[in-house]
Amino acid sequence: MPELPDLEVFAANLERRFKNKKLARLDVVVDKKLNVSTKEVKEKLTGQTVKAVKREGKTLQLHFSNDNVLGLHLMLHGRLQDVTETTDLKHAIIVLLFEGGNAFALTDFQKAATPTLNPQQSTIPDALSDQITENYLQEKLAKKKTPIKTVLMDQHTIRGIGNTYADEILWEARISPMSTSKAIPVTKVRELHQVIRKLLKQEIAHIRKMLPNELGGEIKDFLKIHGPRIVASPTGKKIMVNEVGGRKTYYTEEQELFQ
DNA sequence: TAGAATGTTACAGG
DNA sequence: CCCTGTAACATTCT
Repeated sequence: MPELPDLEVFAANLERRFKNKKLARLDVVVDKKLNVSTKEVKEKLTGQTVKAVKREGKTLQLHFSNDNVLGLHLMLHGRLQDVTETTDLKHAIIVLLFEGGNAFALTDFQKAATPTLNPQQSTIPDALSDQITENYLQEKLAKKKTPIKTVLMDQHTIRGIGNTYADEILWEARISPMSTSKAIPVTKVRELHQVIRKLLKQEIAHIRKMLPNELGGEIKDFLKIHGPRIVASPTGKKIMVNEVGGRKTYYTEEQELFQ
């Protein structure tokens, strides 16, 4: 499943492809997670034109001309797929067919990917929003004794960071993922704050180059730490593996443990 | 080939 | 009531 940088690129690619295109047909294949009836989402969106596609946290949002919004959360295994007349579409959740023949689908073999009509706007800041100030981070972390990695991935604190980029960010900031959040000194939190924005933006730029028009694909070329095939950090230190919050966690001894 | 997989949530226990 | 940690979800890929 894509993380924040991938989703940012997919949103841009979706917008480039479908902006000003009219939704000719909407197929809801699995309605288990849909927040409204299939009938309602079809009525609200069919015939409408895409005005914009945005990323919000780990979701994508398609904004339509009548001000309805279709949110898509890919969860753990969801994918966006191109659909043509010959596509053998497996595990489709929802399929959007546009005038002129272009179409794409949200698929998920686990059926966990979630389409939402007019998702409620969140008050929790996105990882790339200006609301994530150093102050915000300092205040949030001071209240948490859970491991820093858990807090970075907590969508109730910061929206958008997942398992992969939590590891990447923490290595870049040289903070151990097992560090007690409230024990991290002010100067280190400042560094963490800067790294979050810088690393995510840099990743978006990398992935944009690799996937200029795609709706899927997993680019791991730029990961420095996270992944079983990486044996050493860029500075040559051995990658260690642990579990934090039930998720595989990669790190090195270069990262200071605060507790 | 058995286990892991880039997420979330329900649930149990403190 | 709040907080935390764990398991489950269903299938594919390695």
